[in-house]
Amino acid sequence: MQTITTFEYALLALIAHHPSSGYELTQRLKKPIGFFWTAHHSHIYNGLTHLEARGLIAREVIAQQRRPNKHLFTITEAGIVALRAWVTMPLEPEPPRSGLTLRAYAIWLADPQAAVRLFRQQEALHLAQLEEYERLLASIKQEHTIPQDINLPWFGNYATLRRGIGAEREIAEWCRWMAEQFERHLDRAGDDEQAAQKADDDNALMRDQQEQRRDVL
Amino acid sequence: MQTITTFEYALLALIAHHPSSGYELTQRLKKPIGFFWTAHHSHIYNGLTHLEARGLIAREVIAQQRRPNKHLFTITEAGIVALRAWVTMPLEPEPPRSGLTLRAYAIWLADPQAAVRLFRQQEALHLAQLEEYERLLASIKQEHTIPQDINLPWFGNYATLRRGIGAEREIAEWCRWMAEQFERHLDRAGDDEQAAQKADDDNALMRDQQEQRRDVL
DNA sequence: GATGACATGTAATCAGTTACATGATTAG
DNA sequence: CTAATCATGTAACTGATTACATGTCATC
Repeated sequence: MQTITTFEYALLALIAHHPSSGYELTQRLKKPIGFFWTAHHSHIYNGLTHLEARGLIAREVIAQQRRPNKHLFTITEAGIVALRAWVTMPLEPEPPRSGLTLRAYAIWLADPQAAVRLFRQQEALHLAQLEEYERLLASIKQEHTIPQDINLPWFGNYATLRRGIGAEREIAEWCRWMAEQFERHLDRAGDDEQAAQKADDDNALMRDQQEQRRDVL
Repeated sequence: MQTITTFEYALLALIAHHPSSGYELTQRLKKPIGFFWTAHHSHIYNGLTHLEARGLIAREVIAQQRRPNKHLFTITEAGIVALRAWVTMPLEPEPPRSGLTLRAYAIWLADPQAAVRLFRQQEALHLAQLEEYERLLASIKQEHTIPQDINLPWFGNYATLRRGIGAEREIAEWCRWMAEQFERHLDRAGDDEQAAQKADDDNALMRDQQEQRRDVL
């Protein structure tokens, strides 16, 4: 017995928001779901076929002149029941998979300058993403009176955006910290060459102690 | 030409820290790398075979009486060169995949009580993980004088732990916030039962919302 | 006598990406 | 005439999990 995958529930959730074709889902899977789940169109069409076979969505072929026919999918009663049951099912921890953190683990091998470049680049990337989320949050705050109402579909957008903002802010901050570690290293190497050694060692030590205290945070 | 996968670099990085057998790597992939990359033993043995074929690690079979033979892998010169080059290569953003955030997106369908249960459970899970990271951080702080030395392998442990702590704190906080949204909702429902006057208004509101919900479906 | 640690592998399957395949319409 | 958007699918492949397979020793 084939089970429904997490990705297929993602499709179901999107269709529950409002009926869509495979093509439209391909677009919609970029925002806002794309922030935490992505897929290629081929994967989407397969998922739709599977959900249809399980009776969780219904297909309606809409003839279009001037355009290829559109297959519009609507969630069925069985689909709503399945989605509602799934959405609060206990969730076991997911295996993490972060290439960036893996790099950090092996970064001691790297040229410090290259390390700074990597983490500053990543910081910029995540700050840009953060800004985009914040812009989107501002725009949904205009459309809806914010806080509650948990029972309305748009609450999902709000909740996921909050998550995205927190996560991006946190990772950008960590990237900045990483870059700074290597910049400090480069600073010290530069100072050594200019022969202000003793004083600098003292300063470095003081600085280190202060950061040590901050590290404990 | 077969390329080296991110996972295989993870193995390389572990072996660069110190030589290990496949069995040992299976254990080591739980801590600390397991916090951001996991693998099953079968996957590990395949990866090792591949890395060996590419000349990035070398195998030494150690005969053991009373135990099956152990295959100890050591990183080669070529392996160090490859790892060092990879570690600062520009990294394109990785497709996110978060089942929990997906649930949040569809949570408007759920029974509020079930939603609270889900997010409180997740909060507890992430707080427990946070505590574990903090304990580990405390223990590596005892072994090593903290801040610098970016060039020593243990810096990787420190950096990844910082990342883990930040990430877990952030997600636990978000789970708490989510749970509170639904608790607030339940509180209001509870008041309804005890106070007849407000109840009329709130029920009218609920009815409106339910009608709205059917429309969107 | 059962469970769990030690120890290494192969085979089957599943999830997801990339490549292949087709074809009309619209805007530059 | 070139590229982008609309529109849907299949096939091949890769990355990762699960199941199969084997066997010893130590501890409860």
